[in-house]
Amino acid sequence: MRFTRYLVPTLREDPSDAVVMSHRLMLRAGLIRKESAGMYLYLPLGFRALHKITEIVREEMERAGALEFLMPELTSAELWKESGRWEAMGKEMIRIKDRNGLEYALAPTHEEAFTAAVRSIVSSYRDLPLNAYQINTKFRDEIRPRYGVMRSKEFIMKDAYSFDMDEEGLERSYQAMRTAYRNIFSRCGIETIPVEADTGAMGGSNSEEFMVASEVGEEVLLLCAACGYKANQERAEYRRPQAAHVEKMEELHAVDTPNVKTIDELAVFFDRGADEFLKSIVYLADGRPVMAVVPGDREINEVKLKNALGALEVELAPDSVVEEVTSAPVGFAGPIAKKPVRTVFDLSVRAKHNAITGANEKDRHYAGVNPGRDFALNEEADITSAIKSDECPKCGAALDERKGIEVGHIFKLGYKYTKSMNLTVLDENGRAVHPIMGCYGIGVNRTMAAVIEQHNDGRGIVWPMTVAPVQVHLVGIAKSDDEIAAVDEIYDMIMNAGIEVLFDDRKASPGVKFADADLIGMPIRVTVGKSFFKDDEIEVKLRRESEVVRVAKNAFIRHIRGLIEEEWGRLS
RNA sequence: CGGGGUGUAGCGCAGUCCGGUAGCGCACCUGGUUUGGGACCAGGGUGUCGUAGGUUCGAAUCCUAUCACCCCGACCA
Repeated sequence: MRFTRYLVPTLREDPSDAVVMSHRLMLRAGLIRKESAGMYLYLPLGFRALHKITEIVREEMERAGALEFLMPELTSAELWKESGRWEAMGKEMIRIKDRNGLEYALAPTHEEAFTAAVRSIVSSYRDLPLNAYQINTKFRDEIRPRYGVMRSKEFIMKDAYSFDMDEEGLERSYQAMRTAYRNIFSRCGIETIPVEADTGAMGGSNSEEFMVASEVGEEVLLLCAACGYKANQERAEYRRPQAAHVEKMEELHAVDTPNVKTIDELAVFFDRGADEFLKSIVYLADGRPVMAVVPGDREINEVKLKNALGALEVELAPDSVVEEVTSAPVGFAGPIAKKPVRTVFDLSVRAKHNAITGANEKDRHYAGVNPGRDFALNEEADITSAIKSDECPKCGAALDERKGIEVGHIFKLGYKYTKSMNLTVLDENGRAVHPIMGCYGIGVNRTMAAVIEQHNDGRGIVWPMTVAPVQVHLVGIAKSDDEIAAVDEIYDMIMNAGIEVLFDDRKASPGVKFADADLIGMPIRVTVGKSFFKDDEIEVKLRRESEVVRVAKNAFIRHIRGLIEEEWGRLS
């Protein structure tokens, strides 16, 4: 493709609204443009890169035995009502009505659609196991789209759903996907950190997220360098320190604390560390008030809390509920309750002595609070988030904390959809049984952004060979007609060799061309200029290296073929 | 949803306080000279100053409403 006939609108300056590197470079290299917040269009070069990624995904999915489908994007409300997610999905799902008032959702995911499809197509155990997948657009009404294609309202996802007769089958399907995912990401040239994860709104058991470490990552990962434990913060466990030995348990006594409410204020007021307070937060779990009690220096992990309570939904209670439960204004809640309310204590509360907590009375706190003596630890659970330097749950070493972007997620769904939507097949004995499901997603655009996050330098993108829009960037520096014809000939040679090439045939100065070549970042740059016209040598340079190799014309094609193969080999 | 900010040419921005003919750099178009790391000369403005209303002789500028976009936060008592 000739630059002058192609469309590569590179930008010299950073667009002002791009804050992360991948977003900036995608805009500047002319790969994408913003349509509006959270919606991006792909220009031809960007789309080629996206294609390269989807091709890798496709190959690995096929290799793992998955079958490619294409599902409708517009999904009827009926489908979602069957599984109960018409309500559960909430505002994240974009809903629309047709002219007759029929309701639809723009699919944010396709469990229901695939379950219904399989239900109507498959009826025998002989058809299982089945892993059905698609590469398709998903719609989510994100609270706040940001970081370009990293978090957008509309994005491309590879989603796969496996159906097996039993748990052993599911385990095989799951492991096949684990392998496929590792292959996919390594072929794309990105390093991922697989971590244990919560199964979220989808419901299920076993789960692994494929994270890419990044400053702008939206998830926090806890990693153990000693034993390799990896989990995201929603899920990460940690060991609680042993109870410190105390000389003497103080008497429980009330202290006037006029208008002192927050842990920070209390710490100043009492001149004690935040960890010496017990923070008591009132939540509504599926609409019922629940009190969660944790050390003052700890964050409540709502995912863990939800799981501990067996609730579908937990949210902070409004002030009115807090006042009713604690008989006091907000800021003075504590576990020494006047009114009975379900109370969950974090595992670390047990070890606290002579703590301070709200007295469930305006402007008063209790000091000398001792768990077990002053209140019963009826319900204990892990409901706080692990943080940096907490002890690893497996080996006790200090955990490290990193931010990450999720590019893939695999998990065992179980029977949630096959039961709620009544998908059955007949087994060997002619009995109807519910297959067990697994679900496997990859954010394709996000993967592309992750590739760029991991492969760039001060000048621009440094595409890995496997996902580069084209393999070779040919820069022609020709003046006379003869020279132009000579460069054209090289261009034809490359094309005829079946090598993907972008030929910068513009009448621009060399500096402009080199700068654009660096920005766009094709893996191999070929320069045909004075060294060719004088000495018959073509210059070949890898984008990721600075060394320029001069090659004779008759050895040239062989040379770049070798480079392509070599680069490809590094990534498989 | 809360807080902060920004909307002026394709991109980056000035002009707004203090109302008086729409600007700068890059990009772009025409002609010419150049050509190995973002050339130079000459000419050219491609604009609903986000939108709507108001004040005024006169509004990018003041007032009101509204929309969009960006950043931070989203309940830890």
